[in-house]
Amino acid sequence: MNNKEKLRKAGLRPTKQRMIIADILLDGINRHFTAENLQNEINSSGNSMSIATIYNCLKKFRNCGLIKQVESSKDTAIFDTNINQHHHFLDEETGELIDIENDEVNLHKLPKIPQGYLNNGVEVLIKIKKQV
Amino acid sequence: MNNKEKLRKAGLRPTKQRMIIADILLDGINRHFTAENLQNEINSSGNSMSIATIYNCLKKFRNCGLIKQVESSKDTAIFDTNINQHHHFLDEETGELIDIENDEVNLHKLPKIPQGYLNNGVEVLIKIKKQV
DNA sequence: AAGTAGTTTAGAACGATTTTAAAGTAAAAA
DNA sequence: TTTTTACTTTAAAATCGTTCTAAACTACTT
Repeated sequence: MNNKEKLRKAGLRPTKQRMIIADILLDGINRHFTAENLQNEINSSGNSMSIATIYNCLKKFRNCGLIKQVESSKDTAIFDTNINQHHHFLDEETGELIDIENDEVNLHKLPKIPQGYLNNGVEVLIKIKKQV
Repeated sequence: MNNKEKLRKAGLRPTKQRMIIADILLDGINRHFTAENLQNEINSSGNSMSIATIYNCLKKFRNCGLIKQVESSKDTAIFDTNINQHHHFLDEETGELIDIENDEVNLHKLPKIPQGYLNNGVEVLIKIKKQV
């Protein structure tokens, strides 16, 4: 399926701007990035786009499940092109994130989900720090 | 150990402002809060404090391990008085956090920590959403 | 071809947090 | 004790990521 079809299937109009972003992000390679990182990539690809459009796009893509947003208390939002359930190592000093595939973690026992709620995804974060 | 001793032990000068905050936070009750929540509590207790001091204090307390900061991609930093390793349910709609005690989760298998790094704490986040 | 609903944009606005620099205070030294 | 020193607090300004505004634009429908 090409990117235009992917956008349509997600219920998004395939505008010029969304196609530029889709061409960068939806290439099957897993990566973590910020809005600013993406703007730099867009610029490097010979295009340009308002930062407001980039934020709009990322929000739409995230809400449609085309990308994910990582849970992290950094000051800048970090997005992830890997939309499968998976986990992360986080170096709190540098903010660097490293993927952990889902099958590398085995959650033997999970608590009961609170009454009236549904499980909407489990994320394991292993904080790491450089050895001294 | 009283709060003045706790601050000294943590390497922090027990100033008037830090004592006010310690008296609110270090009472053994687990809670999640933002800088603004804390300022409201300070005001309710008949005291007042510059927001800059509150941020300074929270950063120091966090760096000393007197409190923790929760990993969450909310726009506002959330702190936690429960400094033991534990986990959270997160309602992404409302931002509500619910504690999960460490023994309610059983991590049967963990990935190898990357070369040159040390494990610095594991956090499990279970995202939940309201049933419709 | 015309209409309409959704999209993009620059720039302003916003909200959380940090910085600045001056005044204040706790602890150490004399 | 007094003095000195280093650390802390503060209000206000600055910063930074993100969202809003409203006007121009564009994809899709009729």
